[in-house]
Amino acid sequence: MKRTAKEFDYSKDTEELAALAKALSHPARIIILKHLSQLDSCYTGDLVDVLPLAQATVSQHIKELKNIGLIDGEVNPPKVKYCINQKKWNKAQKLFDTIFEQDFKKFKCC
Amino acid sequence: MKRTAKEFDYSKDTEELAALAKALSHPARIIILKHLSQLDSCYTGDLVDVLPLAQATVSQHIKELKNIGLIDGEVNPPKVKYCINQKKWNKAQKLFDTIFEQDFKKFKCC
DNA sequence: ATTGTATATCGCAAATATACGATAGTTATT
DNA sequence: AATAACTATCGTATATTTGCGATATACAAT
Repeated sequence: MKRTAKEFDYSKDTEELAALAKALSHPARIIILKHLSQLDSCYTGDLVDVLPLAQATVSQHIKELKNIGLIDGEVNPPKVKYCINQKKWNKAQKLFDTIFEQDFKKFKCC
Repeated sequence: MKRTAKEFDYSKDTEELAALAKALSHPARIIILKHLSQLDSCYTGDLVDVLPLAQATVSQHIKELKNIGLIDGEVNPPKVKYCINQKKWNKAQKLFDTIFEQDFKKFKCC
């Protein structure tokens, strides 16, 4: 984490894409996102049953997804409804596209 | 990492997507991939100049990308040519698509 | 043979991430 | 008021990631 004399900043988009990728970098969070993106809403309670993890751990993963903005939570105890944040979701889609849309017309090597 | 009594396996695709996302979860690795995907080949030497990191650290990031299979290295000391592995790249593109292709026709909440 | 150029690996330190049990909080139901 | 159902947070242990300097290695050019 230490910065050397070599001063440098990554671009905003690069930072955001890296952060989004980190959010997707755990199987549990992928499952959570898949569930939420396939329904119109979802309860965390269900998710604990679907995942091989303790409730506290699932809650933590949900918190990370909330922090990055990929999901919103509507608190209504004893239940909390979570949904995909469509705006952030679309932004994520766009950012991943900018990386993967290369079609390698030019590639000759390897 | 400990597994409780709650036995469970994530699907192959979920595991692979998570692993690919982890590979993209650092700005330096995104920059490396962007460089490689925009050229037909690239030398690590260039990359060290472009990144705010020591040579050892860049080499480590490259190793991670190699391990996951996103890039190939053609060893030819004192230079090593790296390229995108197109097969894995296309697989990655497909896997990310399966997550993000949702268009939220059904969404009403949030 | 020595120097220059470029990369890989080792060993270590510091920071993050992952997971869980225990506990607290909130509302609905009895 | 007590219980049930469900989630969040705290504290803690362990594992992984990140970063760097030092060193080893390989070839090209002098």
